[in-house]
Amino acid sequence: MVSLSKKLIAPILKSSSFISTVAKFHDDHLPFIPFSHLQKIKHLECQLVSTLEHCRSPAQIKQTHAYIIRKCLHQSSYIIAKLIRMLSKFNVSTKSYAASVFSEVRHPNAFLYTALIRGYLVDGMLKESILVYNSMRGRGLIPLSFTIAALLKGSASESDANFGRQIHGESVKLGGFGADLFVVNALIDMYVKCGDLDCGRKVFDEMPERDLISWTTLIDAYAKAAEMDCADELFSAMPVKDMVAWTAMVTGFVQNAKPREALECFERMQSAGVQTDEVTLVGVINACAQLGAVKHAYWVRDVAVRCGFDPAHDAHVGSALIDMYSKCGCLEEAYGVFNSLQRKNVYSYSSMIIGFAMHGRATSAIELFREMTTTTDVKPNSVTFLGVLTACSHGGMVEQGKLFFDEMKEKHGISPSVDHYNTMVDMLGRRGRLKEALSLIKAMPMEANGGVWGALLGASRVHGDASIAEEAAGHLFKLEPGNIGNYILLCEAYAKAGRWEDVARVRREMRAKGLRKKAGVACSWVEGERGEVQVFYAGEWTHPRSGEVKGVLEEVAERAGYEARVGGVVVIGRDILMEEKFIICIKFRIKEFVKNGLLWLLCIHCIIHVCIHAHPCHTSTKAMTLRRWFHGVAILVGLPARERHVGRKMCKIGGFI
DNA sequence: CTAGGGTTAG
Repeated sequence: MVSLSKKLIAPILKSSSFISTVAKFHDDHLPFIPFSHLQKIKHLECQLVSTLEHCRSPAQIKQTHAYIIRKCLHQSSYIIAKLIRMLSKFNVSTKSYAASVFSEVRHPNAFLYTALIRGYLVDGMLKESILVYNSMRGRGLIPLSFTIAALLKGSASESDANFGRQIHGESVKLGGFGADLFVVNALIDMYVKCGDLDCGRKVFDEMPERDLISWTTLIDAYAKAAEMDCADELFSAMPVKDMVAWTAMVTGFVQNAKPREALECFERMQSAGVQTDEVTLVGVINACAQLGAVKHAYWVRDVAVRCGFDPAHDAHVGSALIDMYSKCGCLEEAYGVFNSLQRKNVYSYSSMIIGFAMHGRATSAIELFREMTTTTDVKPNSVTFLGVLTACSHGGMVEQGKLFFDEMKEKHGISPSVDHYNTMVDMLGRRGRLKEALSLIKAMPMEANGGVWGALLGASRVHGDASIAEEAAGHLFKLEPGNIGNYILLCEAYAKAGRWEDVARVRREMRAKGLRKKAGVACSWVEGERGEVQVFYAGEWTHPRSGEVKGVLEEVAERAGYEARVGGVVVIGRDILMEEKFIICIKFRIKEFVKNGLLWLLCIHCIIHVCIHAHPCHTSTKAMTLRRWFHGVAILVGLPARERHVGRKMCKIGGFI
């Protein structure tokens, strides 16, 4: 039962004429009402508003609504506005409930109109809210600053610049809103969310006075538009900087893939004596994930503890940590954080599943997914399935993957995105099921993108199917005319099929288009002596000791008994047997390499080349095995911890890994 | 009654 304070209301209700007075109060022609009754009505209104405020479910609101009608207060704008606000707070459809309650009120005031407008905006129904606004203006009611701000927010979330501009005009015409910070800040927000940064800036520049929100809205907008210089300039000019503003800068750097700047900014923030909260922390953790260095991972964990955040109690921080540890190669640590989480949500599960998939642990990924769907209430989303499908793809589990793909659609009602199709094509392609992959692409409900065709082209190259490679490349040349990788892959597919004239023809086309091969599509990295990260690009030999590494690789390759040089670069075998031989050769000479400090350099180069050239069925697991093997050896030979971990970045060549 | 910063993929 709704707890109305009976003690307070009972005496009012004893008056027999009270209900009829209340009814008259809201009537068109106001009769004379004794002042004492007027006071009582106001009192009852306050009581009901407070009751509504304490409702904890739509059912309780409905109950209170019944009571409101019984007391003849359903004409009170004050009460009905509160009722509508509560309904939208509990996500009750505005159209089905609030609208009909509203229509009963004969003289809605501006507050009630605003409540209905906001209700529609919460439901994402901008058109309906415009109609309500028009009817409000038709009645000659002047909008409140809340009304204007709400409508601007609605235009912002729908990216409807046209309507937003009209509201801007309306606010100017009505006058008096120019100094209202809520309205002007909403204006800035509306313009930047509609993609018109210049207009947002203009509003900001013309403001008579600005507050923290004006500044931060614009800074964040610049950061999201990849204009970090503008964001930085504005931030420096900011007279007082609070935690949110600092955090906007930190996450801005992260979103623009500038992890070093992000960490540097965070350090400045700390020396400025500004508090850190979980949002800041998530940004810092992501910066560390981008650096992929264990050293930073441990540092950020200490920062979190020092700031008083237990990752076990915050799903945001916990999920970011799981992701970071996975990317830094510390799967055990990631799993530790995952297990410690008190409340796991879809992000926690997805991050962990993706972590397993990333490390080639397909079975663990699938088991975790099953645990999630059978023993918890957490609902998987499209990213969760992307993780599961990636795991199947890397593990060569095609049939299993197809089942998951169907389960996603049928059991969970998630329609596959182009990325899901990308993973499916990758999965089939790795196993050489190219025709199946091609017919899947043709059956796609949306246009295939470069990723999808790229996966097919890479698979055709490996499996030597020149005609499917031709078809995929044809699409890619249109979609990514400047991407030389596609030409190279097609050439290799022709070469494998012995079609040398076609190889020559494509080479001529490449030259005619002025396309030149760029180094460094794939890379690997290792943490150096002081925790700094060294990056090694495929086909690039810029490390001071690269000459030595090259010598060793060539020598080992020769011993492994196959042609080691292609265009001056050592190529590790294109089939699995060759790789095995190569790795065995290196294993035999491991002590020697450790002695002269070449071990990790060698490993990096092995991994890069395995990633690029190995058989795609095994690419990911092979690289992973190699990395794990390296880690094991490194411990055995007593390499310092920071030199044990080798990370990897996406390798676009062939679309694999 | 209204406003600014955040979590997962390759």
